[in-house]
Amino acid sequence: MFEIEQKSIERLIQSYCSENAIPVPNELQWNPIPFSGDWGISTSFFQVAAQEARSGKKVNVPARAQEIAEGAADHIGIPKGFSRVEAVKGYLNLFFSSSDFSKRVIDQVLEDGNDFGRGESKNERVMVEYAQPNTHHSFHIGHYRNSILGEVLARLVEFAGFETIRASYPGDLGLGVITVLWIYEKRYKNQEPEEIHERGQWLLNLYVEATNMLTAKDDETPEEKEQREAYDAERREMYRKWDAGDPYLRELWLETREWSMEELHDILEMMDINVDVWFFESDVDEPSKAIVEELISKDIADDERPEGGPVIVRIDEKLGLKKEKYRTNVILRNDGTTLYLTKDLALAKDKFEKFGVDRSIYVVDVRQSLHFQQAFKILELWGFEQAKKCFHLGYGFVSLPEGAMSARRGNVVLFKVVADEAIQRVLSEIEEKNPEMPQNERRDVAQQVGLGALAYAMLSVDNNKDIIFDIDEALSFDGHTGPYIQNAHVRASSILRKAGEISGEAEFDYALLPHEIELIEIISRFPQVVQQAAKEYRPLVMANYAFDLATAFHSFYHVVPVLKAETDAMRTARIRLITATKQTIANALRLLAIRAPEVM
RNA sequence: GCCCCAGUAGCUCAAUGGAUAGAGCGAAGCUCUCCUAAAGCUUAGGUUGCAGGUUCGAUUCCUGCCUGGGGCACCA
Repeated sequence: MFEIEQKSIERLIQSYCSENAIPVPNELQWNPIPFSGDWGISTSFFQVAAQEARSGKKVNVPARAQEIAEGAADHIGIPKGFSRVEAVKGYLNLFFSSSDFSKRVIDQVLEDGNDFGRGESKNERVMVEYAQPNTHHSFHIGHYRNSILGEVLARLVEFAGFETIRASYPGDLGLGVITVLWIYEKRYKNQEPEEIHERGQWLLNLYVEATNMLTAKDDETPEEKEQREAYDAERREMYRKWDAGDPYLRELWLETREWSMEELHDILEMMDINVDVWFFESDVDEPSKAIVEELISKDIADDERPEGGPVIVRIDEKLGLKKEKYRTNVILRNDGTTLYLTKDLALAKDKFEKFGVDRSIYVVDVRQSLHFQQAFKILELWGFEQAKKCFHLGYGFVSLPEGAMSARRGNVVLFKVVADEAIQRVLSEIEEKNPEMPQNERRDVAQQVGLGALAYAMLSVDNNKDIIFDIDEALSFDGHTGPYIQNAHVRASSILRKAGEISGEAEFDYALLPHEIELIEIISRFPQVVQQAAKEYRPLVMANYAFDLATAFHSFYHVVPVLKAETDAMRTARIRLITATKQTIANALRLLAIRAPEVM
């Protein structure tokens, strides 16, 4: 928030350097002063000193850095808006005059409100692709990690200033889907439950049962083998008929697919996710064949069909690389059917051409990172400039304490089950801690807090790390958790309710306590945290910030009296500070797709 | 064989070239006649996997090794 001050000080430093024959730094790194209670900005002169050393002068770098820092400090004096300037260990520290800056920060937050921290428009369109489970299954906790990461990323880039399109690309075809269709048709037709989640879970059970029927057992008897092979033949036949467009099977497929979509829509609604564009895999399958010929004619792909082979892209060779890196990939099977890569290439082309996307982000688990590197390189060879700005946000997969989740074996933790459990646990917490809360509010608060805990458990771990999902850990409400942050918001709200009317003006011209300064300093950092999180595509940056902000507020809360402040002027200023804190927490939580309750 | 990711306190994780490596959980203790104790405050806990290198400065960058996970053309 203090770019103007930084720039003018930078110019002073540069003029000092050039006047004294010191290498002029073209860009200075400014950081907050890292000591709590001290509020200001700092920069260092090690690089300048090291540059002198390299140019032949005999200098001791740390000592020389300190010398320059001292000189610069003298040259700068005490700029307007600052209270103190010091040179320490090669660093130049400039301490804000807290009353001016505090007022400016708080006024800015309250003026901008929900838009506090929003970045300038970047005139660029981003598409984020996420929330894409396969159909004919139920939504498990791994899908949840994907969805929450994608949504938060979308909110971050949008708030940072990008025009943002949310896209989902559900897999609605393939052998897994046909397997469900096969057993449904054979054994369970019209026996599906009514309730959408029950029905989704029921479909998953069918899949598990079918997989059992179709998988060879170790001690298989000849009769069992015969039976299994007969089943498999039925399934293959069904796949063939489906592929040929058999009307009965197509109808059945659409109907069952819709059940999965209904469940997905309900979950996305719970998560407050609004997908703008749906790309079904089945919709891009046929059109994607067209791009194969184009890639052959552009000499990107090699057609080996005349020799009975597939159509391939030798990526390393086309790029002129000697060492193997991107390897070779098939884009059309020798039977003329497409692959995952083919469809992703066709889809990317559509994103660029039909949707005008400048940068495309894929939230897909990390096992597919080679696939995306290959896809991006092929798009580059194809001539799409946007390919350079494509990004695969890979994330580690979610497993259970007893091992990997496996839909085919049925050992998955379903999102709905965890969400229901979360709500129950919060309800009993409310019963214990806030028994005077009216019954009719409890359910809504419990959902906000329960889902907040779950979301934060996913977001507070860097996306490239695997998560071993432990329900008790994920639904913890103490410490480094979503409810901890929500609770800060609730406490702020509570004070504000009791404060009554809020005056429009406040001066921070009294001696601010370290806890107040710390809190204001963290609030002032929010806009740049938004930019950093968006630039690095890292929800974790915002998750950490929200926790730091809540921590600063909780500490403040215990030490600093607000409603009973010494003077009316201090009371007014602190109420205004709390209003700004509440707003910033709310904005940060909103970016994390976590609700900010008034009570809990 | 090649490539990618991880290795930091007992456990789960932060810290992407800067000042004193920080949180949470767990452990010991303290704080509700006081704005919501889902909180705050003490204390204890570290050779940042190992060995080199670059740098004024390395958890961070480079090289090699060890351990664990993942991936390598007709699955998605």
